[in-house]
Amino acid sequence: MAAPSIRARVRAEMIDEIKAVARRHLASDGANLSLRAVARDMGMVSSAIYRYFPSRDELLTALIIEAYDALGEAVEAADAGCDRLDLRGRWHAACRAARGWALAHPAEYALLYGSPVPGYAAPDDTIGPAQRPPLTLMGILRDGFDAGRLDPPPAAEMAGPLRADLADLAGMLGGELPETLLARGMAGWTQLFGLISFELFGRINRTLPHRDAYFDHQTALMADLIGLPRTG
Amino acid sequence: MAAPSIRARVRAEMIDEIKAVARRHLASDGANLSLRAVARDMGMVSSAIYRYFPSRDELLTALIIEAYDALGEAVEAADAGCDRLDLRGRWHAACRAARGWALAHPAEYALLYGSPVPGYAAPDDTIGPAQRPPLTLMGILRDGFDAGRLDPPPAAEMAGPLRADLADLAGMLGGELPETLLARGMAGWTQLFGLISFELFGRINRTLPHRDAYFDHQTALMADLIGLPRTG
DNA sequence: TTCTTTTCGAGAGCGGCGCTCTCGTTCGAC
DNA sequence: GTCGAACGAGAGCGCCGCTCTCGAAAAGAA
Repeated sequence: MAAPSIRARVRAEMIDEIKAVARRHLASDGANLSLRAVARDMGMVSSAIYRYFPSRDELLTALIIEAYDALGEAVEAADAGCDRLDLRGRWHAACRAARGWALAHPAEYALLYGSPVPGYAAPDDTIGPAQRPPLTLMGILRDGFDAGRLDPPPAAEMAGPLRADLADLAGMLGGELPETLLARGMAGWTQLFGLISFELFGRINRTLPHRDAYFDHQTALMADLIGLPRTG
Repeated sequence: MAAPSIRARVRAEMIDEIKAVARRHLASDGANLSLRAVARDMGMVSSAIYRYFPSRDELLTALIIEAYDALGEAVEAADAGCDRLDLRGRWHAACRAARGWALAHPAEYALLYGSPVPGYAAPDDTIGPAQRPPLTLMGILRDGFDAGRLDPPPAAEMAGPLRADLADLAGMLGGELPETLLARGMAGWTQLFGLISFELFGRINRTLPHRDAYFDHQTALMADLIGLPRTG
């Protein structure tokens, strides 16, 4: 394992090149990726691809994982670039980063968050990377609560079983996060996904030309709902 | 035009049957509808389908329009079944109806709100039916504001161009609806879409078993954000 | 160095796809 | 009763994912 053999190295490069070409095809032709077209672009015959990926779905899975990681990294980097206590600034930065990545990589975003491909079941390798964006957002809430800058909403109205579910979810975040606060955060994440999807899938283009302002206003509404203080 | 000829009648029946079979295939096999499979199910050869639909996309468009109308009707009916002044009840009923229809017709929902098919551009026939669910939700806000039961949030922070966009949008609703209120309603609609999509596309199954309670809590949060009064 | 094993790409081929074209048939409109 | 339009069947085109086989080349063992 110390010295990766030449054969292993060239094989890894081959895999990377296949993924790169596939990503290009994804960006230009949309979601229905054609193995044969990728092979053609590489000057290979289609069956040769199967030396590197056992099926088209496996290739798609590899692209999905990399896309999740790219999105997650963009969101985490934006969040990390803010003052830890500027909760609202972190929220907006993370949301804008997610939208920016999605607008820059629409086909990959559609691959991640669009309708699932019929026969395709996302393997377990994807769930970790898939959770990076929401975990980043919820981390802002956790930090805010830990710092005493975020008041938890009253827990009165939340049903017991739901509270237990959310408590389990909060356990994954490390710190202490009240269930009612987590629920508001999830509302924000859910709405963020909806915002980006609506914009990307062409549902608000006609009616709302000022998309940046709309986006910021909408994410600010959710920041209000969560209770993120207006000044860092 | 008075008496539809027999030929026209049997042709219409044929079209309906093709759509019915296609819907069945959509429900069982997912989004990648196969014209040939539909033809097989009808005891026809594939080329015969082209007597009734010029292309697979046209068949999909017909299914999409019908699905939009079915969803819209479900939402409108749920809303209509409530006391006009029970704004919060109407909101919850409409949201639950949308979710119920989506859970009952997941493949059709994916067709409507999933990632757009690469080559496929939604024709103008679809935009009317597509607006029925959000128009129903915004109608609740308009009624509430008209009745004086909904206080508009302060308009101070909203940028001018965005306010103009939203004013145009509000014009489509007939009554008077402040832009800030409409923005909150749109946030609710956006989050509703995200909620349903996350649930349908399997993103919260593991972590949140009590889905009904979660859904109701999340829609209630948005009702709070909008300012819908808690008692009808 | 020689021999064996593994890896790799090419090629043919299978069934399925959307779609087109042609060719008889059938059936309604005149 | 005749004519023309509508119709379904069939063959075929180029595409797809995927499998199998075969020869070349490279890597490891003798």
